Amino acid sequence: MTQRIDTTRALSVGEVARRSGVAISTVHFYEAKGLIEGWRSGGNQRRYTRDVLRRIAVIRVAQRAGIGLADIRAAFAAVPAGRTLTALDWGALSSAWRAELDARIRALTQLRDELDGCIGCGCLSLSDCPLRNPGDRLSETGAGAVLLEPSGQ
Amino acid sequence: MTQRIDTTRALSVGEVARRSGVAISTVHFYEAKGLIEGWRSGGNQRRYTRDVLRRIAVIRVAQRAGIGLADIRAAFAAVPAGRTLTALDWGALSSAWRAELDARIRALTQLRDELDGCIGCGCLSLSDCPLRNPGDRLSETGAGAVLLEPSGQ
DNA sequence: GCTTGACCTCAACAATGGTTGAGGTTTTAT
DNA sequence: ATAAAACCTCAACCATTGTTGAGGTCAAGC
Repeated sequence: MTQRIDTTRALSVGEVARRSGVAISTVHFYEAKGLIEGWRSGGNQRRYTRDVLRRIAVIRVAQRAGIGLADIRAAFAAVPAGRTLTALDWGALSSAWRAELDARIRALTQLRDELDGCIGCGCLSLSDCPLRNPGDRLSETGAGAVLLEPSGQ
Repeated sequence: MTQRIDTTRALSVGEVARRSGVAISTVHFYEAKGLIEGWRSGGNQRRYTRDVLRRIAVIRVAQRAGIGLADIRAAFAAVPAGRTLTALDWGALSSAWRAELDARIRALTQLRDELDGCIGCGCLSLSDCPLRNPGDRLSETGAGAVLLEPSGQ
């Protein structure tokens, strides 16, 4: 075995797939979408540096947070192409996405609370039910918010 | 005007669209998917009873909770076709979906907490980083969980 | 040198949730 | 009676995130 574990060696698409846990077709896809970059061997085969492993890891985490590939790509654009993502880069990316994630959680939590309030009510009135008025569309009616207080309960 | 406001009158597709706040094409689409039902006029135009307004309202709320149309359709299947959704029906549906919603919130919250723990760390180690191990895949490695305790910090 | 595994491209397909447009019909209002 | 508005069907298209397959090439072991 003259071949030591060489951390500077280029990775083939198959190695990237195996080590990042995604399918080869997904690596192709990410490259086509501009999410990762590499070069070609003499025989036109894909070659990557090890930093694509980290990028793919970041992509998958961002996806869990509900970030679309286009947005991930845009966020990556801030990192000089080809450079390895540093802890600092990761901090910036994850902070930005944390805000998105937080907003998503807040929206779902609000929906849950509204659902709790409306289970068993079932009015679903277009103008009065909070479930039908995600933002606050009451003001759009021009008549101002009308809160109906049930007399009992 | 011999036409009073008649709550028993059938609704045309355009009225349904206007009153439910979705596009006409969406009403067509929901009908094609079996989410709503109606009948046809002599001239082959769609006619609906008013209960489709409530159904569409329920569909939109469920979608906000991240429920797919196929699942919504399945849930509706429990309600005798053509019957108006009662408050009781709505209670059953919303309770079921609340659980889904809650699971979704829990998953995102966990991700957020992990993200907080990993911002600035950036290791993203496939075997050690919680962000890379959504469930608990450590056990799948066969070697048992290996927790690396940094000696300092 | 040959076989085999890994790789290449390009197009098509899949699921989800709809929208758009063409070409023709019905309903409604005057 | 007629014009306009609303409606019909069907196919194609949009975005998203990939997967699958056909037909051909590259690289490495024996």
